[in-house]
Amino acid sequence: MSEESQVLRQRRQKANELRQAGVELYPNDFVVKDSLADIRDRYQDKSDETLAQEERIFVCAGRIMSMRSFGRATFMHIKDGSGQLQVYVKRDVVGKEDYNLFKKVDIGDFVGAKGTVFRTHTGELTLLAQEVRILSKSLRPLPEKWHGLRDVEIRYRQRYLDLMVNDSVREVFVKRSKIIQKIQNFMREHQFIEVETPMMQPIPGGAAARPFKTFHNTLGIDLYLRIAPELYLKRLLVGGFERVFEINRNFRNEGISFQHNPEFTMLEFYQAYATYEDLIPFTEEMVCTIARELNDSLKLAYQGKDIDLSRPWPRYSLREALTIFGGLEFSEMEDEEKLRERAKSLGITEGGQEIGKVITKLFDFLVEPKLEQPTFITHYPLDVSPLSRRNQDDPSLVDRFELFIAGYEIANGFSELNDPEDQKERFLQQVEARKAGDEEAHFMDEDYIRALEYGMPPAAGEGVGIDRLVMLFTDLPSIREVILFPHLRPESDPSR
RNA sequence: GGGCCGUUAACUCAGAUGGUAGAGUAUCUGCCUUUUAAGCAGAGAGUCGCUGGUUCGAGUCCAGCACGGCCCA
Repeated sequence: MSEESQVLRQRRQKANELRQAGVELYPNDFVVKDSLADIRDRYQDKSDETLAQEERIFVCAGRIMSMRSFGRATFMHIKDGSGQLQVYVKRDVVGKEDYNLFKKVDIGDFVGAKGTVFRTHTGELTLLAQEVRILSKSLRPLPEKWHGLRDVEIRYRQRYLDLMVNDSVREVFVKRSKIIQKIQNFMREHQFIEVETPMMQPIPGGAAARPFKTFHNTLGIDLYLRIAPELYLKRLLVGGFERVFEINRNFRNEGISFQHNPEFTMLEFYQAYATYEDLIPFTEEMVCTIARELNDSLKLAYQGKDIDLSRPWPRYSLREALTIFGGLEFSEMEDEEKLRERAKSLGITEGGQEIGKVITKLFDFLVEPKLEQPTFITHYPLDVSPLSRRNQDDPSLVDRFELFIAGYEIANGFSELNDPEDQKERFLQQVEARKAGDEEAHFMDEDYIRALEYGMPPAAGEGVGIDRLVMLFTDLPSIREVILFPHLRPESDPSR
């Protein structure tokens, strides 16, 4: 073990001194009656005279964030879940003995305080403490009071510190919670029921991604953390639920970046007797509802760009988008070889890929970053959409759309493939692709085929990336800023 | 996977050209009963990310590694 820093030693010593003086450092019998925000809101605007006449005694608690100490009196700010309040501790009021013990209290300690309110000469509403008690002793110093905690590594690894001192971080996660709640409300208002399907799946499916693998000891089988809930949610359509949604984690065994965390949150929903074309205005309405309720506006700024969510949002087919935004010629679009050459010259494909994949990669590279304003892209190639319904007019395409805002994908929806024979063939193609080395290709899921053989109603379904939506509404550039505990490599010595 | 940048006290940061580490905050001591970046006086606090190399001498130069950030794939 490494030597403890001086500050830590001093704090432990103080804690011991308090214990020896008979002070319980971690009591649990203090009954809090008032939140700091309540006190502040109620008396903030009252006159000094009104405050002086107010005899009510408040009982509140919080963490000490700062202290200004004089010989026989101390001002401190304490912070609870609702906000901050200044507390004034005077020796003449609390008594000499208690004041001497109070002098051993540190910034970072939780304290409980009872007292009346008054306003200081400088005009700040303050609690005059008649009694102060330690509720939890802090043995480590808080980050610096001016600059706060900046080091992103510490912010992510010790998110509790980040939340303690950086109020804006706290607000992000409050906002995240509100967004999820609004989505749940929106879905329920549209007669969807919320369900939970397996996070551990014997056959991972529903997306093109590499899964995490684990093992169940009693069953003696391999299980995979789900890459998507899709196939289970559609089994529920087979079972007779007509509108289902799930907001939960997906796990994908891929790289970590400012846009990717191995576990991330998706909304996925399925609606019987709907098509992808029904989901497009539904998606508009959902995002606009969140925006209106959250910000009271359909305009927002993301990383310096103004984004306007006013409906309707433009729609382009993937091919149109490649010519309009991607700079490709129409003639080029009709010529597979030219497309392959283009992709190769950009260095974005290896040889031997299906043309659908090549087109999609060209799109990701040339078009996606340019789609700042909300835009729907439709008519995706069949070979990148093994679970989507074929387009009636062009069997090489599927009835699918993706939504892009601020240059990244927010949602992906399509009419569901419910023909079991077609689905089986598509799975077989995926199995071939897997054999050929595509680790992201689907597995064969016989039970899913069996379910479809019982008959699944025509339906449409969609996935919405919650983390990205939160990034958009909080104007944050990195997914790590909207996930409480993003994954990092383990640190060398967490006891430091 | 590649490139660039960063890692110095608990926190935020300085440390040209190599000469044995510094500020503010926090902490400790003293004074101070309406302060709020309280003040005044004093003090303590660092295996300079890790390992090796060059050198009489390395926080500084070189190599490798670790962790993080940004960019690219």
